[in-house]
Amino acid sequence: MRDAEQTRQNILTVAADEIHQHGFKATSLSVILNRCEISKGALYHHFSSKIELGYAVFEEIYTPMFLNVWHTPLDVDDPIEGLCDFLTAMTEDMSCSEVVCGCPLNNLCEEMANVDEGFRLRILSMQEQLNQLITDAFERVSDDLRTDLAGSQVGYFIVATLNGATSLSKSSRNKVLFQQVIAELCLYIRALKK
Amino acid sequence: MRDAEQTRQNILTVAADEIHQHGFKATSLSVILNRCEISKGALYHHFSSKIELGYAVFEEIYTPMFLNVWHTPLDVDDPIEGLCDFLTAMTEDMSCSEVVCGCPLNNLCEEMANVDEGFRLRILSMQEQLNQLITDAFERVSDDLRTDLAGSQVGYFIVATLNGATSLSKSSRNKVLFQQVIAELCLYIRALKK
DNA sequence: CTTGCAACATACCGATCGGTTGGTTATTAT
DNA sequence: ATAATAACCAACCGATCGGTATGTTGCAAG
Repeated sequence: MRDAEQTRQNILTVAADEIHQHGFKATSLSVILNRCEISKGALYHHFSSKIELGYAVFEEIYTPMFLNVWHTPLDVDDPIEGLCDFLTAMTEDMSCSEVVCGCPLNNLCEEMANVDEGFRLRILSMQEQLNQLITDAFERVSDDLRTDLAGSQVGYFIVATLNGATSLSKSSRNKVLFQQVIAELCLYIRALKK
Repeated sequence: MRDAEQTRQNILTVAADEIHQHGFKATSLSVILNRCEISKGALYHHFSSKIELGYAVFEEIYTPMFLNVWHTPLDVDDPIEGLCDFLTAMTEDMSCSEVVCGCPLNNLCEEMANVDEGFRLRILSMQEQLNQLITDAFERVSDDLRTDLAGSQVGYFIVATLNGATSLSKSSRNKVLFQQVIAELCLYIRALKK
């Protein structure tokens, strides 16, 4: 037909961008409709409600994006250096929209985790997967690491600090504070080695 | 008259609670009016707009609360231990509303910093003051600390991690992840000593 | 060629939002 | 006592929200 799948993907992409920019609640369906140049009937043909659209964005856009982004620096011989290089590169490559809008996962966590159970569980699962990626990578090279480390605790610590760093860049509207926190985080990560 | 100041304070207190629970945008003026048992005219007699009410809540409720909370653990002989004790106590004393609703400052930062300049500057100022409190306290005992530390970088790192930790507790709906991150943060903080 | 259904479009709905208007009540100064 | 004004109330406003009911279009199978 008129390529229903293309329409659906277009909605998801635009919705992902709007949610990233304005949060879920403040995202207006009518704005999505305008940007996609479709009618409300079209949107509700593909998604049964706003929140179902939100779930689809999370699962089909954000989740694969995140897993892909984090796999790359951790799937190397030295995940410690891989992670530090990755984080440092982030401070340099960070686009304006990332400085201002923050991390989609963290944003949704702040906004929706305490309001909607469906979002909360999806976010929690994503955070656990992220933590697993880190702990698995560190476990692989555990011979090079200190023996007093508490596995998953370290992983969550890194994730938490990174989230807090993006938060700081939002209020300062520049990368400086973000860079400082990441620099300190890299010091911490490298100190995990023996 | 009918104690205008009392009315004003009542509005501020209720608004602070609503904003903490639901965020600024999702906070409904009509809910505040119902809880305060006043009319819309009364509210608009004291505050010219919703956002001005928000600013007032930030300045008159959140700011003094924060400064007070952070001064206590840092104004002691050993701010390193004071801070660690404070953070550890947080993990134990944390009320349900704090687990679920997070930190008011961090919440507003996530929600409003990239949307409203007035909020952004107030939040940034608060974060800078917080960082200053920490760096001043650490500076006082710099003889006991490592010599390779980058002053404000450490302060922002601590603030960022704490914010990230509250974020994790939101999605997990319990204290465990929060406690893990704080435990690791305390390890980091104590390692600042010589 | 037609029938059927997926893929859309249009118009409308009730609810709620922040904000305004015009008036009333209470307190204070003269 | 009265005038002035601060403090407050009730009713209403336009705009926007997510969602729905009904109609139209296009493609594919029979």
